[in-house]
Amino acid sequence: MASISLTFPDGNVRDYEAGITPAEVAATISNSLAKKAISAYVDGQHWDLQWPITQDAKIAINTMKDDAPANELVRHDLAHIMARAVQEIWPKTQVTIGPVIDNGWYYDFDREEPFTPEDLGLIEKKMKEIINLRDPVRTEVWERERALKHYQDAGEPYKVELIDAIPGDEPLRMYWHGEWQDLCRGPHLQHTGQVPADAFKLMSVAGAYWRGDSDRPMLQRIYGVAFTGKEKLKAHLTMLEEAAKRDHRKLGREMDLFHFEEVAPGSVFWHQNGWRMFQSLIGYMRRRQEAAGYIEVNSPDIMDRGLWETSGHWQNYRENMFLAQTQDDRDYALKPMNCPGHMLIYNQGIRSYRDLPLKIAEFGKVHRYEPSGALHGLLRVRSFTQDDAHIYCTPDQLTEECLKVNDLILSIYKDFGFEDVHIKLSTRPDNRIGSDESWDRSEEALTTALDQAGMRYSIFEGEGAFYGPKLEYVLRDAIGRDWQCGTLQVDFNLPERFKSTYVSATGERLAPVMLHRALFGSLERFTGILIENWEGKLPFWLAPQQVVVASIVSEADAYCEKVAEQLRQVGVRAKTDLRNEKINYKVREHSLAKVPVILACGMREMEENTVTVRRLGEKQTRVETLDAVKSDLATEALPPDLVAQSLASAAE
RNA sequence: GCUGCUGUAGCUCAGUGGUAGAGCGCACCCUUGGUAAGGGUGAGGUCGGGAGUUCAAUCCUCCCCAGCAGCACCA
Repeated sequence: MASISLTFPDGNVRDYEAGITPAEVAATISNSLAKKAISAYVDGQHWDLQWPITQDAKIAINTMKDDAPANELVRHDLAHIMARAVQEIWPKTQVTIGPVIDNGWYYDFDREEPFTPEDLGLIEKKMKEIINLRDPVRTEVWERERALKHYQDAGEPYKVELIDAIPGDEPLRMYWHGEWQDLCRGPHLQHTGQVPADAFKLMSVAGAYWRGDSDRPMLQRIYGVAFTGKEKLKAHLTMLEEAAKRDHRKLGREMDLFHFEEVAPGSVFWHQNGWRMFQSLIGYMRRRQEAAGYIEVNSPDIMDRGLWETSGHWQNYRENMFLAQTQDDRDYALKPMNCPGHMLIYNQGIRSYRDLPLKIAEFGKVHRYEPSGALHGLLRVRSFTQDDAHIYCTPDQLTEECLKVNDLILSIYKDFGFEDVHIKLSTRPDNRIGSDESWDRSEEALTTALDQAGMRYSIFEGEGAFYGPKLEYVLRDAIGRDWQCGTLQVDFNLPERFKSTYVSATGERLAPVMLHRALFGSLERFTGILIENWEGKLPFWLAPQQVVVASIVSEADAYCEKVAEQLRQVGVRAKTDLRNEKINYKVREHSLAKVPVILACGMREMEENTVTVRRLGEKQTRVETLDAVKSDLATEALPPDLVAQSLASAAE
């Protein structure tokens, strides 16, 4: 019998017979380890305790204390246990797939009757019964024909299709949880009783297309969350509650920022408060872009069909466009993108290589007929404002311009506290315009720029726009959620379609290269992200209502007016609250509305020319002179770019 | 768009085959109170829209619209 050497994490090497399983290895180390073992890493691969090891390898035995493998096993076993429970309760249900996901798992079923919330309770109960049975888990490798026949006989066509999709040289592995069998690559625990019965919860049921394809049948997906212990489950559920509190749709109402109406699904009614925030963002971006050499323009919202035919949108994007009918027998469309308008501006007059790079920016409001199911508050709307710009440059300038955009994006995100940014590169889709050669050049320009900037990125094959590849900037918020915001796209197609040219140094007419870029992406979405990121507690410069001066007694009303007026004169958005209400009531109301600073004034403050300052989220108050508060708040009201500027001028 | 669920006062939500209720908010009155809800009185609803069943529909059925969760799509 051949022997193999296994290297343990502490560097120890032991020899074993080839074919030994991790369970047996653990037993040679100690009884307690053998009992506690749940799986192993063999050369870094997650390995079932029952799988034989046939060659020299590094091995590490996992226990429930090793979070990553333990979570994976618990969640994966629960997926099987749930599928078994469902088939025990409703035997005609067909099973499909059930992978582990962040914090839990899901399993997709095909069943005539929809699952109800009450059904989830039934399933959970049955799952706990199965866990208590401590049914053994065992595994076998099957021949493809046997597996196919098994599932054909069992009336499980989805499994048959899955097997057909597995490459022919891969072994097919079966797992049993008790008598219940599933095709699965493993690994799994040793018996169902190893799954903590009190650390999982079925969360929801929703539709999901078979294999993610909207042309295939809609299955029913049940989601569950699971952890290795009750406390961790509780912590997760608490976190979900916290996340729900940040919902920008709820905060938008509470802070009186915006609302939606049935008459305009997916379009925002901005209220005074929300619009101030929106305008603050535009003001900030406008200054940053001017400093970076952009010019700002404005192009029409409704343009003739012919323009969209030239740009290719009519052919490639029409199902997403709002069309406008008029009495003059012309077809118009609301712009879904700003680029064609900018092409027309570029094409005015004759451009010289001396004009390039030309950076045309617009806060353009675009309309896109998004699928109804996609709409989601401010995060996914049908009309939105892009901080859009198009950079026209020579091929030689392309990489440098990409780098500049990259720098600008990162610097801007940093001003909002977003430093954890990752990049997705999406390459040519099936439905596209332009030659393969121009796609090659576009994709290469982006990767070169990213490499030069030393950025990490992941590639998404086939997910680019129809006119060019794109970079998407995804930022991570305060509670770890990812949001896609900025985008940078290379486009060799539009300049060609619009016959745009510039005169080179040698007098030739050449086609410029074009970059599309948006940094916030959509002002609406970015606003929503900021609300959620800060849970509505916006930084002072962005807060729509920065200060409320609240009277404690009505004799101080005039003083409150004076305080508010003086603050307004130094650029602070301050208003008074002189209502006949107690100070407690006013404090509560403005705190709920997330006003960052409440200045309370009674007789004492009036006589001493002071204010009592209460900052949002703080319990204690401070008495300060009016002059001090005025200068502090005036400074705090400066947007981050102007702070940097005033620091720089102070240093001179 | 697809699957499921939901739609009752400005908001959050009860409720019923015989045309509706609470709390908050709002208006008015009393109260001038020192940092997260002082008290009283009152106004406010074609029960998302349309059709059907019924003596009678907010409630049952069907269609439409909108919202929510997920999928698909996407800034």
